[in-house]
Formats: sequence, structure tokens, C-alpha cells
Amino acid sequence: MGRAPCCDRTKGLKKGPWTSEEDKLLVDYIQSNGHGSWRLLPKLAGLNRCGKSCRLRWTNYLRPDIKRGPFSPEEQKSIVQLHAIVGNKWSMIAAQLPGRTDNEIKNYWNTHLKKQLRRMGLAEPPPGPAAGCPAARHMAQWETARLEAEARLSLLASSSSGATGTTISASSSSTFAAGGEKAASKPADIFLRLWSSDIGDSFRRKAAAPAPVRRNDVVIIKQEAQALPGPGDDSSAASNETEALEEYQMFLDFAGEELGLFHGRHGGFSLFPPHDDVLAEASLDTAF
DNA sequence: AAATTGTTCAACCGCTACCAA
DNA sequence: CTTGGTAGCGGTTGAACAATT
Repeated sequence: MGRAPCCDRTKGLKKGPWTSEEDKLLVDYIQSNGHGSWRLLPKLAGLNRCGKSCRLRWTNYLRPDIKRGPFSPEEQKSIVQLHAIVGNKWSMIAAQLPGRTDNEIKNYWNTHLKKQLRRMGLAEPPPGPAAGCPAARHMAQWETARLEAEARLSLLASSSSGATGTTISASSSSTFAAGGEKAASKPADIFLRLWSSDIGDSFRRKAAAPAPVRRNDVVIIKQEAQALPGPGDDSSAASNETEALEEYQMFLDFAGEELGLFHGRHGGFSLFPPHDDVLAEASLDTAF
């Protein structure tokens, strides 16, 4: 075994800001040869940088399809909503915003949106006994996505119904999902696609019918939740929460399968972290 | 005008899933 | 099956710039 190490720190590779000459070398090389192996690229392109640095420079700054300039209100809204759904999965969020990089979105979130939300009083965990509870928080996050989808549905319906000015209500939107656009082609809007899914329909109707359990970890958590002594030992409340968790996990699964949100190296996205992480998440994630 | 404080964002660091040897 | 390299990700840093005192 034994490949050469990726970044040989003994060779005195350059770090820090890129010069315009370095940029030109990188762009010229990639445009004529493609990036190929990032490890070999610096040598081939005549750059005294490590491949990692070249990849970052290209993907975050030099790529020709990168959109420059301030974020539009629509983009801001999408970031907030997507962050509510997937959390700090910047690459997933970036995949839904053409021309924007994960680094850019991450920076924008940390420097603008987080502050804005804090000012609006949305950066703290909700008050009450459910504070810090991942299930309650995620349910609230789904609710924000639901409201967004409803708003967009209304806009869509009013624009397509012309002068009549009628709008599709929340209860009638399942018709849209079942026989309308979903049957012909999927809506391009991520929130409408979530909303028009079976899972979205389940949330809208708040159906009491038990959802099929599709993941082993859901079963495990359900058993653990039942074993844990809840506040006041309210077993029905615990059961409701477990059902809510299962439904929300199905929503996440749907997002992964239908929208490609969770494709790639990280596989799926689970509501159910290891026990140690639950505490960490509750104390650290104060964005919502 | 100078010093201090705050803000932005490009780039780096460390971690890890994936995959080749 | 094990080991180790690669690529990609999220968190963090620090230089540059802007605003304030």
C-alpha cells in the first residue's frame, strides 16, 4: 500500500490569499483539462499550492457558474426555510440555490440571517417544557416549511386562475397534489414538492392513522422513548411525540428520496442522533 | 486624524465517508 | 479485511475594510 500523501507540508506550499496570477493558472488549466485529480492538479498547472486549496479556490470563487452579488429576498427565504429543515447542511442548501456555494451561504447565514432571526426573537428555543426538545423543534421547523408552501400555493393558484382571484386553500391543496401538477410533472419549487408529497398530506390532515415504520432506528428510538420515564410519566404524550417523530422522519426520508436532498457521501439524515448528541444539540443549536 | 470596535468573507483546519491498494 | 489516500464537508480563523468614538 502507499500512495503519496496529499499535502506534503515539508515542501513549503504556499498558503493564504490567492494572487490573480495563481487564479489565471488555475482557471486556464481547468478550462482546458478539467480538474481531474485535485492532488495532481497543482503540479500540472504549475501552482505551488496543495490540491485541497486549489479545489476550494475553484469551487468557492473561480467556477464560472458562480452567482455574484447580494442574496435576493427569495434566496434569503429559501435559505431560512431549508436551514429549518436540514440544519447546517450547507452543501444541501447550496444544491437548491443555483450559483451559490456552501461557503457563501454559510457565511451569509452566520453574518446576516442569524442576526436577523435573533432580532426577530426567532433564535432562541421556544419557551415551555418542549424547549430544547429536538422533536418539538423539528415539528416547528416543519410548520415553517408548511406555511411557506401554503403561501406559495396561494400565489400559484391566484396567478393561474387569472381575474377570478380565487386561491387554493390548505385543505384543497391535496387535490393539487393527487391529481394536478404532481401527476403531470413535479413542481420545481422545493416547498411545493414537499407540500404536495404524501407526507405533506399526512401533516396537513394530521392523520391519526399509524404511519408505516420504515427505518430501524425509528423502532429503536421508539422502544427507548417508551422505556424512558417521561415528565409526569405521561405515556400518551410520549406516544404522540414518538408518532410525530416517525412522521417527521418519513418527511426527511421523502426529501432524501424525492428531492435528492440527502444524496451523496453523508447518506441519510436522521432525526435521531445518538443519545450524547441529543444533549449537545439541545444546548448548542439555538438558531431556532 | 487616530484609535478602537465591528463586520465581512476568503481561506484554512480537522474530521470522516468513501474507495483503492 | 485492513490500511491509508482522496474528496468533500462544516467549523473556525484572521486579514481587510467600514463604522464609530
